[in-house]
Amino acid sequence: MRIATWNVNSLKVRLEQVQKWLAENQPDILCLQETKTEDANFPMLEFQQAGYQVVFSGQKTYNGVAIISKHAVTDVQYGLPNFEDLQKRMIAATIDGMRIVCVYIPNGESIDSDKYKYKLAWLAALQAWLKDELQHYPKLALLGDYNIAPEDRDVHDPVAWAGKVLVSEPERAVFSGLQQLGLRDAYRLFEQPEKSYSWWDYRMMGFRRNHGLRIDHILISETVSCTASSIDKAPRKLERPSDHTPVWAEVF
DNA sequence: ATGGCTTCATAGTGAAGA
Repeated sequence: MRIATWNVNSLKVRLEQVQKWLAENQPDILCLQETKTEDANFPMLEFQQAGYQVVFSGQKTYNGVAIISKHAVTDVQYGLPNFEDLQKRMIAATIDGMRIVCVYIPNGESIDSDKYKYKLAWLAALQAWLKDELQHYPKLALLGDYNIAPEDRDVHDPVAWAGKVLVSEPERAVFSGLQQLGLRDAYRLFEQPEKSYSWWDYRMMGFRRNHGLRIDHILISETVSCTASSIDKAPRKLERPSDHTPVWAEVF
């Protein structure tokens, strides 16, 4: 089963790119973040006509997550049950015997901001909830925009980024904590090119200069097998791209 | 260098992203 994640930075703007990517790559499951679309306006038919089911949790302007699936979707969970949140950042469902958790983890702005505190609180709730969720669903995949670059090799300029949001020690500690729950970074299970990133700044020709970060991840539990994982840079080269590009993994 | 781009929003000295 091919599973994937993509922060599309507005589904309305990127719908055609997503449809094309689905047709060309045929994933079984695609998790989307930053749909920026209210549920009433979600383009459900467009995906259904392509043979996909969709579940989504969105809002106007910001955030918003969705799971697009070729297979039956059951037991949908909207938002973290242990964290009151007006921001639509999590949706989970069971698909083909696997618990699929789609997250848009808060950005955090800067380490001295209230948004950073919110990010760490959100992450603590996610970690606590996942520990419990893994008891109920040993076969689990956590896909999304984590807004965390777990290691220096995931950062184009680790010296410039040192200590900043997205790479700070408390954020990386949570990423390690998730790994201690038995979750493995699918991408790092395989030999990968150096300087591999999933996001590049729109400004200053970030993509062309490969000034990026690897902040979109697929973590899989111990009972999930994985045969391949990669970052597909092709959509980032398109006209009017998202600043993130899809990450996928082949699992069973 | 708090800029630089992009989106959604409103008509802001904009907000937020990463």
